[in-house]
Amino acid sequence: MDNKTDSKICGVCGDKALGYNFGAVTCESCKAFFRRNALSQKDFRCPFNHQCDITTVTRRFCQKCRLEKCFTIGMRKDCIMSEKDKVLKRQKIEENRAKRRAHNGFKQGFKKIKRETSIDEDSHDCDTSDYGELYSPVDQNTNTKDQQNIVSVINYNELNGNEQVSQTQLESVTQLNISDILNGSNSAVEESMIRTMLTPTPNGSVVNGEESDRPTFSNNNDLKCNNNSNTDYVNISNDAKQTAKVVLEEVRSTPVEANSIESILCEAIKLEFEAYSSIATYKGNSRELNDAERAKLNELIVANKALLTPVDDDISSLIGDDGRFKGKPDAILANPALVDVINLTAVAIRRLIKMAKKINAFKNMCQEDQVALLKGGCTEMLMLRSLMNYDESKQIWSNSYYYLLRRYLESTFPGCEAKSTFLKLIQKISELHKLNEEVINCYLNVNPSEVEPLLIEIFDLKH
Amino acid sequence: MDNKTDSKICGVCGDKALGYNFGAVTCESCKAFFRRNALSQKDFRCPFNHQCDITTVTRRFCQKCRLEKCFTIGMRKDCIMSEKDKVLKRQKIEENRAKRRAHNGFKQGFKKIKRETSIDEDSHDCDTSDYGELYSPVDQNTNTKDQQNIVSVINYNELNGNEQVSQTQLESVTQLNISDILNGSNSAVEESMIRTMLTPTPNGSVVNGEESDRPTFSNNNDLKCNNNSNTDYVNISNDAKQTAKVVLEEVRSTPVEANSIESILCEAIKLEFEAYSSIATYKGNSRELNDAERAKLNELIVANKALLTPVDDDISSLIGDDGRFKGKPDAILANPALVDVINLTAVAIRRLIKMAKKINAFKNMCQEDQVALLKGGCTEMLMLRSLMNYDESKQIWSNSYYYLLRRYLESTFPGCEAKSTFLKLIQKISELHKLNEEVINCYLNVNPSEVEPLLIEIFDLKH
DNA sequence: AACGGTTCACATTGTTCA
DNA sequence: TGAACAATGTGAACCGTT
Ligand SMILES: [Zn+2]
Ligand SMILES: [Zn+2]
Ligand SMILES: [Zn+2]
Ligand SMILES: [Zn+2]
Repeated sequence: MDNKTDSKICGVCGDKALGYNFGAVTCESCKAFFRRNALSQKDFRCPFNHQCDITTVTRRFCQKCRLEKCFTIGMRKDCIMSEKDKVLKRQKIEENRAKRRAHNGFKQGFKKIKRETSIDEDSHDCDTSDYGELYSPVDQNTNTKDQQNIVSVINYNELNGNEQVSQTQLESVTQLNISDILNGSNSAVEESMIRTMLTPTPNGSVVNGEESDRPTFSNNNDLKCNNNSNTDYVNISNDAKQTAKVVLEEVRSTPVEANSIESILCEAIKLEFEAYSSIATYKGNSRELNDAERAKLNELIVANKALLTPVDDDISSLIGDDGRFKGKPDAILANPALVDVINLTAVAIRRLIKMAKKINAFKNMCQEDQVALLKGGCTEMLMLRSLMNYDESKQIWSNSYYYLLRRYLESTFPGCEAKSTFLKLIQKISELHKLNEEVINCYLNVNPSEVEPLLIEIFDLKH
Repeated sequence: MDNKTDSKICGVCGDKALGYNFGAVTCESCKAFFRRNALSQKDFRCPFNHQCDITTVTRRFCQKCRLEKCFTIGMRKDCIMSEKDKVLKRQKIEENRAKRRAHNGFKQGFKKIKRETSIDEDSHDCDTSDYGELYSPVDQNTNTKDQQNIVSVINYNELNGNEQVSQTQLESVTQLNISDILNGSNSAVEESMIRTMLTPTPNGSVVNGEESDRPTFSNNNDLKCNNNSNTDYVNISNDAKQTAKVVLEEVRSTPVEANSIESILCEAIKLEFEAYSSIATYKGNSRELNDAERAKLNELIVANKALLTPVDDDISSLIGDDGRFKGKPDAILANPALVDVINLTAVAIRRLIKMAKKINAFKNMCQEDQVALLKGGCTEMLMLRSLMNYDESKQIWSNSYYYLLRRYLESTFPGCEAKSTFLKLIQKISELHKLNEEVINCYLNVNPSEVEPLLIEIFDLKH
């Protein structure tokens, strides 16, 4: 406020200052101190006689006098953002990030969307409110047609008006093989069925109208752990704030490094991510989903709905009225059960392909790659889906080797590593339980007379 | 040192005291303060005028005056243990822990071992130096025959002289089925083969001679992360100490709680553990393995060696010279490949049973339970073992959905949880890769003419 | 450039445990 | 008596908006 002589010295403690903070010239530490304490209700107590001389050394001793001096030299608590303001600011940052990404990442000709900027709130009366207009998130000099809002591009209105189509498609498609499903044609059997099926259908968009029954990802903070922001918006008890703080702190202490499988995996992910240009500007700071990420997730969710449609029709097309599979002369089937079961998966795979076609990233691949991806991934996806319905209840491995394993890991790895390694192994074990059932099912479909007696007893095969 | 009046008040700050510390009556905090700072060379500087009044409040402000007062009231820095003393003390604690565990844990008649106590060093001259001898880890009043050193009990000399036996056993056993393996008899086919096999063999002990090629668990600290204790023994540079501190800090910040799968799993483990009486004295603080745990692990390692023996003989017994399976009229095998493969596992299961019989916990079960356990667990164990040889290299899931998944989790779960959840899911996915191969193998053994054309193309079945 | 918030590493303290 | 721990506050460095 005054002249330039003391503009370099903190009015509170005398440390070197950089400029005005909350209405007065202060150092960085006093700035932080004021932000942290000016709004809090804690009544500090002076350990001396309320006349503490605040210096760079003594400023830590008496918060009471330090805060008092802050106010004295003109710092104003109304320059501190309210909880609400902070949330808004965070949102804004998110949006801008997304815009910037859209600008850098996606070069193809998406629809141009008008930017709806200016969510200005101007709620606080500090005089720092207008540096601006100079720095728009996307370079102002470039033509506005370069500014694409990817959220809008892949929003629900865009993904519209096709569910009916694909629903009815489904009815007529159940008899087709992969090729047919992928290209929308009805050719019966061909050289490469998959390829034919992969040819795009006239309109390749998606659902609207059922959004409510599945989580979708809008631009809010609800996805974050609900211990801050929206919840304790304005002024909750200090206790609540305190515990919120604690939880946050807890959250913050994510262990970062480990020369374990973890880190290797993470490294792999990072590399993968680097190749993913469209999200490449993510700086790793915010935990919230940005818009590009949300958009992708929404796409997946919508595509996934294809898997939720009733399966009856698909199956009835494969099985005759007598409950046997159509067109199979029973006589020549030495091992009918296994073959039938295997063939059943054809139905599921058809549905998977339909789902895949709703994913943009999939549609944009060349057919070569699409086929390869389907071949490589469909079994795994089917298994994943079957796992989704599993309700684990029994506990076979009744001994305490679980515990022993954990102790061993604890003694070998430091800290977090042990815990996560342990959990990973536990996961593996439960995975095996699952796998076990499937293998036994497989065995059940084999003629017992041909199986080793040992195996018959182990698996209770004679019945 | 004076009378009893001020024996309850800290001579430094006036806080309540518990007793003498380093030669004077002090509170806990001043005791810690003195321990931390009396030996360090940092020259504190009084921010005031060297006449600070030290109270419970002000003691934090001036370390210089606080430390000075410590010395003034008679605290002596030579009462602080040297680095070397500390290391010795730690070792002693370890030993004592082990002894106590041996005392409580194993009630059976192990060999009685003479206690080799008295590693006393008596290096410092404070008069508090010999509470010692009084607090022997095991109650001194109990007879010494109760004091068992489990380490010695299950050490390598004990685990001796039987590998030859089981090795030669193996040769003659390859032709037997489970029952035979488990009971040592040679009866060919019986009602319950498993049961017969489960009858104990004459001598059920274990290996010696190959210890070097597998990790064993001896009573040392090497298993701990090597960033403290032994390393910085006496007086290393403060820098080194600092970084060591940092690493420790890092390690320390293991997140403890989470209402996630993690915690649920942990809870389950804890319950299981509670039922495990022999390790029940573990208090959960030290990361090192105690002796009981080491013993169990050693047992597992030894048992596992049964799985490392050459497999040739086992297999040759099943397959004829022509490479076909023995005793199978090819004509009636409509689906020979699958059956053969399944039968192959019989060999592996035999080996598993041999392994299981080397585990005490298994031997001590009733046959009923042994059979049940084998039935329930053998498939999973086989799969686990097959996974051990897997060398993951290809990367099918080439898109960046890994990354997207991680971001989603980060936005949904707080902190560590996200990371571990993510890793668990990644694990699942790689698990699926594995599973995938197996299923495809299974498909390959089915007559292609009976399989849906769609599946044939997906899995490249025609070849 | 100015100035808000955010993050994080860090130092220190005092308490509890063994 | 030391080890381990949890809690706290601090301040530097940074990010992003205006
Ligand atoms: Zn200042
Ligand atoms: Zn004061
Ligand atoms: Zn004191
Ligand atoms: Zn002083």
